[in-house]
Amino acid sequence: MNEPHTSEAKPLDFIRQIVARDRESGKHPAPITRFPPEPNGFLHIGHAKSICLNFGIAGEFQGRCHLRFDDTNPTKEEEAYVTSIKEDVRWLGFDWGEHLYFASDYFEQLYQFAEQLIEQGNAYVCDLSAEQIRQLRGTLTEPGTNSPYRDRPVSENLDLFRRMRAGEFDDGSRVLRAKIDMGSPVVLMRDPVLYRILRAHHHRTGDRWCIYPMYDFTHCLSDMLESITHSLCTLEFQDNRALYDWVLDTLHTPIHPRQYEFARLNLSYTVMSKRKLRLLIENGLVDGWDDPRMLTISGLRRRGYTPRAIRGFCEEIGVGKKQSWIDMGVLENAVRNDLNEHAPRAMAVLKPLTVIIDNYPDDQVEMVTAANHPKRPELGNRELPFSREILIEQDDFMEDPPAKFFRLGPGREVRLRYGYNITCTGYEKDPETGEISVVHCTYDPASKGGTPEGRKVKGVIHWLSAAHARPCAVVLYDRLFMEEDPESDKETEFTEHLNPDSRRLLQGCYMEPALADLPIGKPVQFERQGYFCKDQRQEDPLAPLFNRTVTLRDSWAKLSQK
RNA sequence: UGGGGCGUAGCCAAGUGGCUAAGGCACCGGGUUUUGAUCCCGGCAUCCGUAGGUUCGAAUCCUACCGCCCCAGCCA
Repeated sequence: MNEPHTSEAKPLDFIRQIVARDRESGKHPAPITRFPPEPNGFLHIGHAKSICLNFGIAGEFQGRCHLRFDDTNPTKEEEAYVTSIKEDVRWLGFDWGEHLYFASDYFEQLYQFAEQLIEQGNAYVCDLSAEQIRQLRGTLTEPGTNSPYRDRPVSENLDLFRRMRAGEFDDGSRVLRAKIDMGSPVVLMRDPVLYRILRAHHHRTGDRWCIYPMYDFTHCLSDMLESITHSLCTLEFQDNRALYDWVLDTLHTPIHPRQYEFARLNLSYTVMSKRKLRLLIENGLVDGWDDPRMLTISGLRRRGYTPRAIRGFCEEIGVGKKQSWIDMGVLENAVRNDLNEHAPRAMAVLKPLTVIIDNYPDDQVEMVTAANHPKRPELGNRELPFSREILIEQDDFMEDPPAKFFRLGPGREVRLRYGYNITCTGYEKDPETGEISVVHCTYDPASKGGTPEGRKVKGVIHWLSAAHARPCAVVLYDRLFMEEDPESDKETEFTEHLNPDSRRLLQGCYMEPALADLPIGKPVQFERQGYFCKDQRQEDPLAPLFNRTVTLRDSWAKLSQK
């Protein structure tokens, strides 16, 4: 990670400007940030933005970034999510070193701070029910009403709170509240709940506690205990900052981290909230958190996205305070950019059509040399078998092609990538189905190294020697939703906008032999088609399954639409 | 009718009183090309939510208005 520079570099976003200013003023020579996920689901692309921001700043400014699990609600959190989150952050390329923390490790200290608040007269035990508290809270335009328990003496509050901890009261029967201002225009400041009684098994503290601290009380103190300098969160927490500061100010903590808010990531053609992602899973609309159509980190990984592509995407979209909608195309473009540079090329035929080269010797097989990457010779070459009968893509032949179609058709000549030029001499149809079954061609022996001088052949198509091709299967993924904003219409459930063609399984595909040894997850470009990788699930050992990460840009598809 | 934020091209996003308003994506032209890919070149806001005002000079300062987002969980 590099130092952010002053001249001619990318301009700093507003948070990095603050960090830079704090460093220059000597206030914080090295920033300490944190990524604070709640372990209640898998990480998604929106989290990646936050991860890249927090860890990115730490790297660029020689600070550090903590990974802290915000695990204060045992009813929703699980160890399995802790595991997956750690894996995903690491996979994205970030390292928290020794700095792995859990808010639950602070429970005892947090409890002591709560007692301090009580002793100072800044918190009280309230016996109102959740419903009563809600009623007395007021509305956005009307102030709230003081709880009848608001003026309990300190000694009684302390006694009650200790008994809450000791388990003497039922769940929900009492809470600890901050004594702030029921008339505050900021609803959050109307004596917010700090602790609730909850008998739930916690994934780390087990049954040691039956009271659990709330987010607003926990987060600021956790930041303080870890000496966080810049506490970065999303826009919807802007109001919470008042409470964040109130807790630290009232407790007179020696350290007071500052909270800054940035806009969360919204992407078109998808949903981002964990709640909705979970709904898709629970209703069987996708296969799980790592379904390649999901924009979870694990889904993207399985789909073939690389950490570099995701980081590049996060860098490209920037960080600001304006609620923004990034087009899905920007994400897709980010993988294309990365994979174009790094993925080796190979050939595969997804919908095969047999071509017989009539003037090629029946029993002959020769090897042709193909580059693994057109711009990176250091990635080497491979040898491909060529023979009389080959397989091409059905889409690369038309009986009656328009002039702009640069591929095969009666009488037309094309170049076989890395092979020969062939000219179509005829074709056969299946008498039953009427589908084209075989295309006949002749090849030009003089065209092996390239199209001979003076002749211009515009079209280049991919192919496979029929006798040498190996079977494979491919899953073509497309956007999960058909609507740009699946959540826009309040009347319709977002799941009704699911794209029925978001996943298409293609069987009976063929690939070049060397692909049999390609490791799972390693990206490869199928020339002229897109980027693919072997799926982690391989049920048929004789026909590996590939996931399509993203298509290549296709200006012909665009043209032919017109 | 409360509070907190935000408004620069189709989408992001620089700009923090003074040359013709960065850059990216998308889009449109053209060139190169054994991937209709990549790459390269060119085009793309007389204008910065609107209306006034301050100033020699404003997207940048002031005023008013308009629009959008968030907040009434014992979720985070």
